[in-house]
Amino acid sequence: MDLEARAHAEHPDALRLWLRLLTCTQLIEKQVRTGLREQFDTTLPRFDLMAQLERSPEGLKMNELSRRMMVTGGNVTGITDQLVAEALVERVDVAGDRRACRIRLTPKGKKLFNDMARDHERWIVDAFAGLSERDVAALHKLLGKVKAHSLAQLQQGQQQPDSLEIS
Amino acid sequence: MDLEARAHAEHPDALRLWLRLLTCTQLIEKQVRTGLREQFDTTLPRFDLMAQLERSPEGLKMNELSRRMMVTGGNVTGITDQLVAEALVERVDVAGDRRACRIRLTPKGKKLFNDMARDHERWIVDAFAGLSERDVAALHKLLGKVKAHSLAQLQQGQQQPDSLEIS
DNA sequence: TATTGTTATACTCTATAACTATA
DNA sequence: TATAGTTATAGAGTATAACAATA
Repeated sequence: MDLEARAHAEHPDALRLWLRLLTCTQLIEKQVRTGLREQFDTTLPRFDLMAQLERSPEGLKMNELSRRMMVTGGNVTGITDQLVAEALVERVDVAGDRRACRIRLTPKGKKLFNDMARDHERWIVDAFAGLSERDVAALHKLLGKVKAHSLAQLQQGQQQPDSLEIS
Repeated sequence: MDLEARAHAEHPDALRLWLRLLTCTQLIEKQVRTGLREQFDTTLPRFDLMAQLERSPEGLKMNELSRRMMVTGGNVTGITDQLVAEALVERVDVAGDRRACRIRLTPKGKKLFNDMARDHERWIVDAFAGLSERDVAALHKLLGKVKAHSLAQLQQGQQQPDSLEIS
């Protein structure tokens, strides 16, 4: 029995799939992190926060950012502080609730994000250049099933983070 | 134009695919990390290192581990030190090269890894329970293309990390 | 000189929990 | 009491670079 067959016998297909999924994500993520660091001296969580805001021009509250980024509130405060210090985002009062604030991109932040998004998009398009359009669609659909199932499991449990997705 | 359509128009399919891929991986990874912490008081990199060794009973050299885990050497030393302190792995001299050493699981480490692998496998099978066998195979195949393309790009560049995969 | 592995350092991200201000 | 956000802390993970020993 060769190695491939042994691996197949000893490990369910789901495990092989998971390892491959993890490898793919790590390979692409590493490229993105490197690009963000080298080209823009920034990090993935910072980029992620700005990307969330770019999709909500009216801004997002801290707890909403925390949910979408799937991290706890204290971390969002920290990353927001960095971006505020660089005048890329700003805290805005929320009418009717003096505890809360909305975070939104400044014009400077919007401009920088557009620059970053352009390069980011290129890195990602390159990363999937090995797939046909049909492959991309099929992969997107299959991962949609995985995501839906994972989110359903989570909601049975405790939390209910949203997704990073555009739509 | 609704949100979905606008997102589609403004962002290439590759970007939407990437965000979904990242979300899926993070959702599953979070479950695995939580399980490893709660059930075994350990971390994903520690589990990953032991998983690499489990597939190579004769042990692996540090630079080989570093390559497979896709992290730099200093980190492997640190994780190895932890596992050595708990007698889960051991450093073995390499005949013919007194600079190098092989790392391998101890019997205690093998036993613990088997316990962890059993639970880990269950978490992963659960995570993909929303997919049919056919879906799993299709997803595995599509991700194979992504991985091959990513690795090819990397080899054009500088490094050449291996994969986390079983076969 | 190059390679193997270690050490030292600094930084980012993270979760947790205590805290404040307001609801 | 509950909620929104902040602060403080501790820990894991990472890359980088300088270093020792050996090839």
